[in-house]
Amino acid sequence: MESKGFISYDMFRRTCPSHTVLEALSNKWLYLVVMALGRRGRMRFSELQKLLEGVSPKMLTQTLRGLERDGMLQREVFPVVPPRVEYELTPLGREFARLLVHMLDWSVAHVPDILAARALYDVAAGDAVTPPAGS
Amino acid sequence: MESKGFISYDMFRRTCPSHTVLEALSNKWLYLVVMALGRRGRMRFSELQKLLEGVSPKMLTQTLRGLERDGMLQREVFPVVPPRVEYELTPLGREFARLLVHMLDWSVAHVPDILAARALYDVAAGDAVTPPAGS
DNA sequence: CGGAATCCGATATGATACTG
DNA sequence: CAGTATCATATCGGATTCCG
Repeated sequence: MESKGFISYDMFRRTCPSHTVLEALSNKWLYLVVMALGRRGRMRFSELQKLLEGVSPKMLTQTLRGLERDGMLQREVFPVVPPRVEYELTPLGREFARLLVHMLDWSVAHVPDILAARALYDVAAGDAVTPPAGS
Repeated sequence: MESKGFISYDMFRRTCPSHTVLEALSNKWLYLVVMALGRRGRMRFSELQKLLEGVSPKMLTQTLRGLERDGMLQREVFPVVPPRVEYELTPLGREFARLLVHMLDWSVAHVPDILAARALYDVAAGDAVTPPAGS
């Protein structure tokens, strides 16, 4: 058998834990929450909700819970009224955030390229289907 | 007004192109295709299908088309019979792949941490709901 | 072989209303 | 304030079938 402590993961296999994790981490809201907390450090539920335009409370809660479950963020409840709950990345979450920042910074930087490519692709596809002249 | 050529994107806004791009790039199959092509360089449809355990032809096609549309990969058709089609990352795609590799390598490396965090979280949640003793 | 087209169920997601 | 509960829908995604 394999010597202990050395596990080989294969993300290409459906049942491999690495695949599952990868699946969990490929999520728009997850990205945005991590980016938000990575920048501002610590935020309340309502602050996140305001920043992430279009999140429903449901999705926000779900995303936050998932990140908490995966050890990426910590949830702190203050026993006051009205309620006050704050979220903050854990060291693990901060590591992830650092990598994510690179990827998303690159993505944002290349938005023009991508939009241009799309435009090109779309007109080409349109041409292929468009009748030669006025039908 | 802003000086020309300097566009400010805000990925937190639903309608911002950067948000759309981010949305498109947060996809499991997309990750796997990019990783696969990033490693092996050039692959046929059937090779990808074999490597990515569980992809339906539909999802694979959809993913490949999306990447092609975004200028991340190039599709090459050989006019032979039986058909032969090969996919390869473009320079843009290769850049993206490099960033993605970092993120996924990190993710895979931390799978144990994440699984451990999950286990902890789940037992804690279970405790909170479990009745004190035999009902 | 490399898809396209179709069908269909599971599930993800969003809007809304409500509560401690 | 910070969620939870509910409902409606959309989209995802898989299986299947067929074609150049």
